[in-house]
Amino acid sequence: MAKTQKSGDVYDPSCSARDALELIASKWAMLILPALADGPMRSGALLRRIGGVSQKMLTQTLRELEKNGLVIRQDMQTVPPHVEYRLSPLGASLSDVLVALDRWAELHFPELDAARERFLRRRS
Amino acid sequence: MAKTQKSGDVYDPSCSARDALELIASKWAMLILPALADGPMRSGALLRRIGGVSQKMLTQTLRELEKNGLVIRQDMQTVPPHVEYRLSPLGASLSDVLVALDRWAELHFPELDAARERFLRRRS
DNA sequence: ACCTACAGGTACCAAAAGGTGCGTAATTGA
DNA sequence: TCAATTACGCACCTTTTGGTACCTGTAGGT
Repeated sequence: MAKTQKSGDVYDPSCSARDALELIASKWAMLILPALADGPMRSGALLRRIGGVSQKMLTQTLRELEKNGLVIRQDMQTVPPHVEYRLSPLGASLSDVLVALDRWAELHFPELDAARERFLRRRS
Repeated sequence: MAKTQKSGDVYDPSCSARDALELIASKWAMLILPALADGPMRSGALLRRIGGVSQKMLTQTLRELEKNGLVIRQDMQTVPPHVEYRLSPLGASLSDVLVALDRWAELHFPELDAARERFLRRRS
Protein backbone atom coordinates (compact mmCIF):
# COMPACT_ATOMS: atom_id res chain seq x y z
CA MET A 1 0.00 0.00 0.00
CA ALA A 2 1.97 2.91 -1.25
CA LYS A 3 -0.41 5.76 -1.80
CA THR A 4 -3.57 5.42 0.24
CA GLN A 5 -4.62 8.59 1.98
CA LYS A 6 -8.18 9.18 3.02
CA SER A 7 -7.77 12.91 3.48
CA GLY A 8 -9.24 13.72 0.09
CA ASP A 9 -7.06 16.74 -0.54
CA VAL A 10 -6.02 17.57 -4.08
CA TYR A 11 -3.27 19.78 -2.71
CA ASP A 12 -1.62 16.75 -1.17
CA PRO A 13 0.48 15.04 -3.86
CA SER A 14 0.34 11.73 -2.01
CA CYS A 15 -3.44 11.63 -2.05
CA SER A 16 -4.90 9.70 -4.92
CA ALA A 17 -7.40 12.49 -5.48
CA ARG A 18 -4.45 13.97 -7.30
CA ASP A 19 -4.34 10.98 -9.64
CA ALA A 20 -8.01 11.51 -10.33
CA LEU A 21 -7.37 15.13 -11.17
CA GLU A 22 -4.54 14.27 -13.54
CA LEU A 23 -6.78 11.81 -15.31
CA ILE A 24 -9.36 14.53 -15.81
CA ALA A 25 -6.83 17.19 -16.73
CA SER A 26 -6.48 15.70 -20.17
CA LYS A 27 -7.30 17.62 -23.28
CA TRP A 28 -9.17 14.67 -24.77
CA ALA A 29 -10.97 13.43 -21.67
CA MET A 30 -12.45 16.90 -21.36
CA LEU A 31 -14.03 16.49 -24.77
CA ILE A 32 -14.84 12.80 -24.79
CA LEU A 33 -16.84 12.71 -21.58
CA PRO A 34 -19.09 15.65 -22.49
CA ALA A 35 -19.54 14.18 -25.98
CA LEU A 36 -20.87 10.98 -24.43
CA ALA A 37 -23.31 12.94 -22.31
CA ASP A 38 -25.74 12.96 -25.23
CA GLY A 39 -25.89 9.19 -25.28
CA PRO A 40 -23.83 6.16 -26.27
CA MET A 41 -21.54 6.54 -29.26
CA ARG A 42 -19.37 4.38 -31.46
CA SER A 43 -15.70 5.22 -31.75
CA GLY A 44 -16.09 6.28 -35.36
CA ALA A 45 -18.78 8.74 -34.40
CA LEU A 46 -16.61 10.14 -31.62
CA LEU A 47 -13.75 10.47 -34.07
CA ARG A 48 -15.92 12.59 -36.33
CA ARG A 49 -17.47 14.55 -33.49
CA ILE A 50 -14.25 15.54 -31.80
CA GLY A 51 -12.25 17.46 -34.34
CA GLY A 52 -8.50 16.98 -34.32
CA VAL A 53 -8.29 13.82 -32.28
CA SER A 54 -6.30 10.96 -33.74
CA GLN A 55 -7.67 7.47 -33.62
CA LYS A 56 -4.79 6.43 -31.43
CA MET A 57 -5.44 9.09 -28.80
CA LEU A 58 -9.15 8.43 -28.87
CA THR A 59 -8.84 4.74 -28.08
CA GLN A 60 -6.02 5.36 -25.64
CA THR A 61 -8.11 7.86 -23.70
CA LEU A 62 -11.21 5.67 -23.84
CA ARG A 63 -9.21 2.77 -22.39
CA GLU A 64 -8.00 4.99 -19.60
CA LEU A 65 -11.50 6.20 -18.82
CA GLU A 66 -12.78 2.64 -18.93
CA LYS A 67 -10.11 1.48 -16.51
CA ASN A 68 -11.22 4.13 -14.07
CA GLY A 69 -14.87 3.22 -14.33
CA LEU A 70 -16.01 6.39 -16.04
CA VAL A 71 -16.85 4.87 -19.40
CA ILE A 72 -18.39 1.53 -20.24
CA ARG A 73 -17.33 -0.29 -23.36
CA GLN A 74 -19.95 -2.53 -24.90
CA ASP A 75 -18.70 -4.89 -27.57
CA MET A 76 -21.50 -6.36 -29.68
CA GLN A 77 -19.23 -9.24 -30.72
CA THR A 78 -20.24 -8.93 -34.34
CA VAL A 79 -18.14 -8.82 -37.42
CA PRO A 80 -17.46 -6.29 -38.70
CA PRO A 81 -16.99 -5.00 -35.18
CA HIS A 82 -19.59 -2.88 -33.47
CA VAL A 83 -18.58 -1.28 -30.18
CA GLU A 84 -20.45 1.31 -28.18
CA TYR A 85 -19.14 3.59 -25.45
CA ARG A 86 -21.34 5.12 -22.81
CA LEU A 87 -20.96 6.92 -19.51
CA SER A 88 -21.20 5.10 -16.23
CA PRO A 89 -23.20 6.92 -13.53
CA LEU A 90 -19.87 8.06 -12.10
CA GLY A 91 -18.75 9.28 -15.51
CA ALA A 92 -22.02 11.09 -15.97
CA SER A 93 -21.53 13.01 -12.74
CA LEU A 94 -18.07 14.06 -13.88
CA SER A 95 -19.35 14.90 -17.32
CA ASP A 96 -21.69 17.45 -15.78
CA VAL A 97 -18.77 19.38 -14.37
CA LEU A 98 -16.79 19.08 -17.59
CA VAL A 99 -19.70 20.33 -19.62
CA ALA A 100 -19.63 23.43 -17.44
CA LEU A 101 -15.93 23.79 -18.14
CA ASP A 102 -16.37 23.41 -21.89
CA ARG A 103 -19.13 25.99 -21.81
CA TRP A 104 -16.89 28.35 -19.88
CA ALA A 105 -14.28 28.00 -22.62
CA GLU A 106 -16.83 28.58 -25.35
CA LEU A 107 -18.20 31.65 -23.62
CA HIS A 108 -14.99 33.33 -22.53
CA PHE A 109 -12.35 32.49 -25.11
CA PRO A 110 -12.71 35.91 -26.76
CA GLU A 111 -11.70 37.53 -23.49
CA LEU A 112 -8.65 35.30 -23.30
CA ASP A 113 -7.73 36.19 -26.86
CA ALA A 114 -8.10 39.87 -26.09
CA ALA A 115 -5.96 39.57 -22.97
CA ARG A 116 -3.22 37.85 -24.92
CA GLU A 117 -3.19 40.63 -27.47
CA ARG A 118 -3.06 43.28 -24.78
CA PHE A 119 -0.18 41.44 -23.20
CA LEU A 120 1.78 41.36 -26.43
CA ARG A 121 1.15 45.02 -27.16
CA ARG A 122 2.37 45.97 -23.70
CA ARG A 123 5.80 44.42 -24.21
CA SER A 124 6.30 45.89 -27.65
CA MET B 1 -5.71 35.97 -39.15
CA ALA B 2 -5.12 32.28 -38.93
CA LYS B 3 -7.45 30.96 -36.30
CA THR B 4 -10.38 33.24 -35.70
CA GLN B 5 -13.69 31.46 -35.55
CA LYS B 6 -16.65 32.93 -33.78
CA SER B 7 -18.56 29.69 -33.56
CA GLY B 8 -17.47 29.02 -30.01
CA ASP B 9 -17.31 25.27 -30.37
CA VAL B 10 -14.76 23.30 -28.39
CA TYR B 11 -15.26 20.37 -30.73
CA ASP B 12 -13.88 22.44 -33.58
CA PRO B 13 -10.08 22.30 -33.47
CA SER B 14 -9.77 25.54 -35.41
CA CYS B 15 -11.79 27.48 -32.84
CA SER B 16 -9.69 29.19 -30.23
CA ALA B 17 -12.07 27.96 -27.58
CA ARG B 18 -9.95 24.87 -27.95
CA ASP B 19 -6.84 26.83 -27.00
CA ALA B 20 -8.65 28.06 -23.93
CA LEU B 21 -9.52 24.51 -22.99
CA GLU B 22 -5.95 23.33 -23.40
CA LEU B 23 -4.76 26.13 -21.19
CA ILE B 24 -7.18 25.00 -18.51
CA ALA B 25 -6.47 21.32 -18.98
CA SER B 26 -3.23 21.66 -17.10
CA LYS B 27 -2.56 19.80 -13.91
CA TRP B 28 -1.12 22.88 -12.26
CA ALA B 29 -3.58 25.48 -13.51
CA MET B 30 -6.32 23.36 -12.00
CA LEU B 31 -4.70 23.73 -8.61
CA ILE B 32 -3.32 27.25 -8.83
CA LEU B 33 -6.54 28.99 -9.78
CA PRO B 34 -8.61 27.42 -7.00
CA ALA B 35 -5.80 28.13 -4.55
CA LEU B 36 -5.99 31.81 -5.43
CA ALA B 37 -9.73 31.81 -4.87
CA ASP B 38 -9.13 32.36 -1.15
CA GLY B 39 -7.32 35.60 -1.82
CA PRO B 40 -4.03 36.96 -3.17
CA MET B 41 -0.94 34.88 -2.50
CA ARG B 42 2.80 35.16 -2.86
CA SER B 43 4.65 32.60 -4.92
CA GLY B 44 6.30 31.13 -1.88
CA ALA B 45 2.95 30.57 -0.23
CA LEU B 46 1.62 28.90 -3.37
CA LEU B 47 4.68 26.70 -3.49
CA ARG B 48 3.96 25.49 0.03
CA ARG B 49 0.23 25.21 -0.51
CA ILE B 50 0.38 23.14 -3.68
CA GLY B 51 2.24 20.00 -2.80
CA GLY B 52 4.52 18.58 -5.43
CA VAL B 53 4.83 21.57 -7.70
CA SER B 54 8.32 22.67 -8.62
CA GLN B 55 9.22 26.32 -8.56
CA LYS B 56 9.82 26.23 -12.26
CA MET B 57 6.38 24.88 -13.12
CA LEU B 58 4.73 27.26 -10.70
CA THR B 59 6.20 30.39 -12.26
CA GLN B 60 5.80 28.99 -15.75
CA THR B 61 2.11 28.34 -15.18
CA LEU B 62 1.58 31.66 -13.45
CA ARG B 63 3.13 33.45 -16.45
CA GLU B 64 0.82 31.57 -18.77
CA LEU B 65 -2.23 32.44 -16.72
CA GLU B 66 -1.11 36.03 -16.53
CA LYS B 67 -0.69 36.21 -20.30
CA ASN B 68 -4.27 35.06 -20.73
CA GLY B 69 -5.65 37.56 -18.27
CA LEU B 70 -6.70 35.08 -15.61
CA VAL B 71 -4.14 36.06 -13.00
CA ILE B 72 -2.80 39.48 -12.09
CA ARG B 73 0.79 39.81 -10.96
CA GLN B 74 1.45 42.66 -8.61
CA ASP B 75 5.09 43.50 -8.04
CA MET B 76 5.62 45.70 -4.98
CA GLN B 77 9.01 46.81 -6.35
CA THR B 78 10.70 46.31 -3.02
CA VAL B 79 13.89 44.59 -2.21
CA PRO B 80 13.94 41.82 -1.28
CA PRO B 81 11.19 41.20 -3.81
CA HIS B 82 7.58 41.02 -2.82
CA VAL B 83 5.13 39.85 -5.49
CA GLU B 84 1.48 38.99 -5.11
CA TYR B 85 -0.72 37.00 -7.43
CA ARG B 86 -4.47 37.34 -7.51
CA LEU B 87 -7.37 36.32 -9.72
CA SER B 88 -8.80 38.70 -12.27
CA PRO B 89 -12.62 38.71 -12.44
CA LEU B 90 -12.31 36.42 -15.45
CA GLY B 91 -9.99 34.13 -13.53
CA ALA B 92 -12.39 34.12 -10.61
CA SER B 93 -15.23 32.94 -12.82
CA LEU B 94 -13.08 30.10 -14.11
CA SER B 95 -11.88 29.30 -10.64
CA ASP B 96 -15.46 28.61 -9.60
CA VAL B 97 -15.74 25.84 -12.16
CA LEU B 98 -12.34 24.44 -11.28
CA VAL B 99 -13.20 24.38 -7.60
CA ALA B 100 -16.16 22.20 -8.53
CA LEU B 101 -13.82 19.92 -10.45
CA ASP B 102 -11.37 19.66 -7.57
CA ARG B 103 -14.21 18.85 -5.22
CA TRP B 104 -15.43 16.18 -7.59
CA ALA B 105 -11.98 14.60 -7.49
CA GLU B 106 -11.83 14.79 -3.71
CA LEU B 107 -15.26 13.23 -3.37
CA HIS B 108 -15.05 10.48 -5.96
CA PHE B 109 -11.44 9.33 -6.06
CA PRO B 110 -12.21 6.27 -3.91
CA GLU B 111 -14.66 5.10 -6.57
CA LEU B 112 -12.01 5.54 -9.24
CA ASP B 113 -9.54 3.56 -7.15
CA ALA B 114 -12.09 0.80 -6.66
CA ALA B 115 -12.86 0.68 -10.37
CA ARG B 116 -9.18 0.35 -11.20
CA GLU B 117 -8.82 -2.55 -8.81
CA ARG B 118 -11.88 -4.28 -10.23
CA PHE B 119 -10.45 -3.81 -13.70
CA LEU B 120 -7.14 -5.39 -12.74
CA ARG B 121 -8.81 -8.32 -11.02
CA ARG B 122 -10.91 -8.98 -14.08
CA ARG B 123 -7.91 -9.49 -16.35
CA SER B 124 -6.08 -11.75 -13.91
C1' DA C 1 30.75 35.91 8.66
C1' DC C 2 27.12 32.80 7.11
C1' DC C 3 22.72 31.03 6.13
C1' DT C 4 17.95 31.70 4.91
C1' DA C 5 14.04 33.57 2.42
C1' DC C 6 12.51 36.13 -1.39
C1' DA C 7 11.33 35.71 -6.75
C1' DG C 8 12.89 34.33 -10.11
C1' DG C 9 16.15 32.91 -14.81
C1' DT C 10 18.80 29.38 -17.32
C1' DA C 11 20.65 25.03 -18.99
C1' DC C 12 20.54 20.31 -19.30
C1' DC C 13 18.30 16.01 -19.27
C1' DA C 14 14.51 12.29 -18.79
C1' DA C 15 9.86 11.08 -19.47
C1' DA C 16 5.47 11.48 -21.41
C1' DA C 17 2.34 12.87 -24.94
C1' DG C 18 0.97 12.44 -29.31
C1' DG C 19 1.18 11.87 -34.66
C1' DT C 20 1.78 8.73 -38.83
C1' DG C 21 1.63 4.64 -41.09
C1' DC C 22 0.88 -0.40 -41.35
C1' DG C 23 -1.52 -4.77 -40.38
C1' DT C 24 -5.78 -7.58 -38.76
C1' DA C 25 -10.37 -9.74 -40.60
C1' DA C 26 -14.95 -9.68 -42.55
C1' DT C 27 -18.78 -7.35 -44.83
C1' DT C 28 -21.03 -4.29 -47.92
C1' DG C 29 -21.40 -1.66 -52.14
C1' DA C 30 -19.45 -0.06 -56.81
C1' DT D 1 -12.57 -7.46 -57.99
C1' DC D 2 -11.35 -3.49 -55.52
C1' DA D 3 -12.19 -0.07 -52.09
C1' DA D 4 -14.29 1.45 -47.89
C1' DT D 5 -15.92 0.75 -43.16
C1' DT D 6 -15.51 -1.15 -38.54
C1' DA D 7 -12.33 -1.13 -34.28
C1' DC D 8 -8.46 -1.71 -33.09
C1' DG D 9 -2.90 -3.04 -31.96
C1' DC D 10 1.96 -2.03 -32.86
C1' DA D 11 6.21 0.34 -34.17
C1' DC D 12 8.59 4.50 -35.07
C1' DC D 13 9.32 9.15 -34.60
C1' DT D 14 8.96 14.10 -32.99
C1' DT D 15 7.34 17.42 -29.71
C1' DT D 16 6.09 18.84 -25.29
C1' DT D 17 6.33 18.59 -20.49
C1' DG D 18 8.53 18.71 -16.38
C1' DG D 19 12.40 17.89 -13.01
C1' DT D 20 17.11 19.03 -11.06
C1' DA D 21 20.72 21.84 -10.35
C1' DC D 22 22.77 26.21 -10.35
C1' DC D 23 22.89 31.45 -10.91
C1' DT D 24 21.33 36.48 -9.59
C1' DG D 25 21.06 40.12 -5.45
C1' DT D 26 19.46 42.00 -1.03
C1' DA D 27 17.77 42.05 3.79
C1' DG D 28 17.38 40.03 8.20
C1' DG D 29 18.50 36.60 11.73
C1' DT D 30 22.23 33.89 14.59
